[in-house]
Amino acid sequence: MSERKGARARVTLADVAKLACVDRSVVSRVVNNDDRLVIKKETRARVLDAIRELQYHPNAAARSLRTAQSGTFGLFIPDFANPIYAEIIKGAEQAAMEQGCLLLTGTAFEDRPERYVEMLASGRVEGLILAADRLAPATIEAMIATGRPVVSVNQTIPGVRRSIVADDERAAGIAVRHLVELGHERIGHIRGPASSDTAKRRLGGYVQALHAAGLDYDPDLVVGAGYTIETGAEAMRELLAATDPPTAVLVANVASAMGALTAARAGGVRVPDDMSVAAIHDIPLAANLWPALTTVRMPLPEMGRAGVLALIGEDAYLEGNTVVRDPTQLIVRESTGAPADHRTR
Amino acid sequence: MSERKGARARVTLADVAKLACVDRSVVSRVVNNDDRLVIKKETRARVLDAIRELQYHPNAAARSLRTAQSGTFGLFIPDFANPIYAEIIKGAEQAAMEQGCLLLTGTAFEDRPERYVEMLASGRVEGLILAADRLAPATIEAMIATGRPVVSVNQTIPGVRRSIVADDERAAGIAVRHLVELGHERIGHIRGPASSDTAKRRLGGYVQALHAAGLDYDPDLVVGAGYTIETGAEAMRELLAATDPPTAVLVANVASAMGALTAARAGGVRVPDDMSVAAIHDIPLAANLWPALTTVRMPLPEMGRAGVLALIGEDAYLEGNTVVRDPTQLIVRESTGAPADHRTR
DNA sequence: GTGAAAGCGCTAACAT
DNA sequence: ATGTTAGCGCTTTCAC
Repeated sequence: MSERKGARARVTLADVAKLACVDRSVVSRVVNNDDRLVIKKETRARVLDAIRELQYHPNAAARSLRTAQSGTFGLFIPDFANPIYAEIIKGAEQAAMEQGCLLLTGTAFEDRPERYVEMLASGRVEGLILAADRLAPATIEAMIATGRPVVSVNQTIPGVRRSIVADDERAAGIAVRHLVELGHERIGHIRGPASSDTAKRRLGGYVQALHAAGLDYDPDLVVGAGYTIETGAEAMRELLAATDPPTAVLVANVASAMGALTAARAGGVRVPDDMSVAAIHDIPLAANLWPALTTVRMPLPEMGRAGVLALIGEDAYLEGNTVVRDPTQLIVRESTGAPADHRTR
Repeated sequence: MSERKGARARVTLADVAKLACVDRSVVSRVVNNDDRLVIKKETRARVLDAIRELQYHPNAAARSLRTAQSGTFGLFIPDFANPIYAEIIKGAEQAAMEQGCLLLTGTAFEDRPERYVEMLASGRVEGLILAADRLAPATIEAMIATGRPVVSVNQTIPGVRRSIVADDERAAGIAVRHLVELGHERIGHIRGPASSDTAKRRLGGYVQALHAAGLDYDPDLVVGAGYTIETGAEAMRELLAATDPPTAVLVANVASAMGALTAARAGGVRVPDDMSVAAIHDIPLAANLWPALTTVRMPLPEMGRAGVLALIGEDAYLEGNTVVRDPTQLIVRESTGAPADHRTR
């Protein structure tokens, strides 16, 4: 089409070769630091000078076509507004950078799963990290048929062979133990969506920790089904409406904890005086809520990084489920305290 | 290298052509919906069947190489953890999707600006949307020399010809007017970084609105230099340490407003009773802080969308600075109220 | 030490 | 209504 003004005509290998008076293949080998290339120092210098002078940049498409590698991985997440993904992205970008690869991060194609297949099959990406929702078996089958690696992160996806998850069970247990140690005996749980195995594991850890502490598990104290501000608020309202509300609650993630805090406030419930609140995931936000949120720090960047390493075939992430265990660590802030009947007033 | 088990050998145009008993060029034209192609209904059906049967997906690299188009735009932001970017990304992704393009969102290459040039020059992306920091003139020159479009979003970058910004001046003015109407006469401003023209415009709007209200502009009431939780907290502490603190403050963005609220609380200052706080940018978070933050909603997704449209050459975004004006709208919540001396106590 | 040549998979102008 | 053809810019094996 129209030549943009100021646009130098595309510089190719051939141009560099001509200027440096060598063959294109030599330039290619210099550009790619081919070890097996034996070349006179001065010839190499001539080539490098030519590259600099012409501002040569190898054409990505041509290189991709030839090598059948795009040097790009895809990372798809449900929602950029959820701050936990910022952490996962950070770790994944870092790892990709170290590998000399590009990371293409985007919002999950909720109602266009065929686009994942297309990205793999067309060679646009060499592999996919999915932090997103469940996918239809047919889609997964098609992805696998491309022969390119796919890994899920922060959750398992039925049918996807490899996944990277955190130790959700232990995280929930740590939080519950903290509440128990403060003296709480009625501890509720605002849980994540029914479809999420991560939410299930957190629930499992909660139940187990209750038992370990010799406390009864009361299904009425487990409410909610989501990871958003709204679901958290709604769940807290439900909890407060109960005849005998818990004195402490473990919330499955920070977003819903925000909603829960807001709902508690709206209901005239003081945190932590009337009710303690702890949540899973530690992010900068948590320290700036009111009251500052007690959390369990999870290995979010580490999971992102592991996702990339799994794609490039690191031994540690070969098959099946990998649990990234560190850090899984309690961060005590102001939203948890002893129950009212334990305090001297 | 190693053939992955289960990896069907790559299916190419030629395979489809052979199965459908037509020439490759015909398949290509069918795939691309070439209007000028006249083809028998049954032939087309045969081709489409073959495509489906073989699960053919065009090779992106080959297509890119041939057409010199990658169908990809880049969007680079300073920090995924800053929730305003989630909104910008949303708008940009949406627009890219509508154009049938892919959006490659990533963290700005702070100390590797040459990678922007490389991405453009190598053809990996067809254009760049930069929501990031200032760049060295040499980098900008090199980017422009590639002949590919570059546009800055949410701020101007000296040397980058086109930019999409919000009406920051008006937004600041709206907030100040709100505070004035509540009865405030000493209104402070926690400003953004000195290097940001967006921060400068907000400051300008603040000063202008003070004048319009017949209030004196007191430079001592303008503090801070950043957009983060920490800078906001630090600025609020400075304000509170003054001999005569303001009764209201406009904070330049939500992140620093969070820090400011935390610092106010730590200093025993009640919001809004002792001090009103308003901030620029409305995001879901704002309603879940305590107190819920009064904000000015800004056209964040709209700016993202405009960035993409500018790249594909929409008339409306041809050259220079484009101001996206709507919405710029006051959202009153709980963090602002009448000053203490106006209330009946 | 350096060059020649084939071809990755696709598109589009041109032929038939 | 469909086929022929000439590359796009690069890598890599093999030859000298």
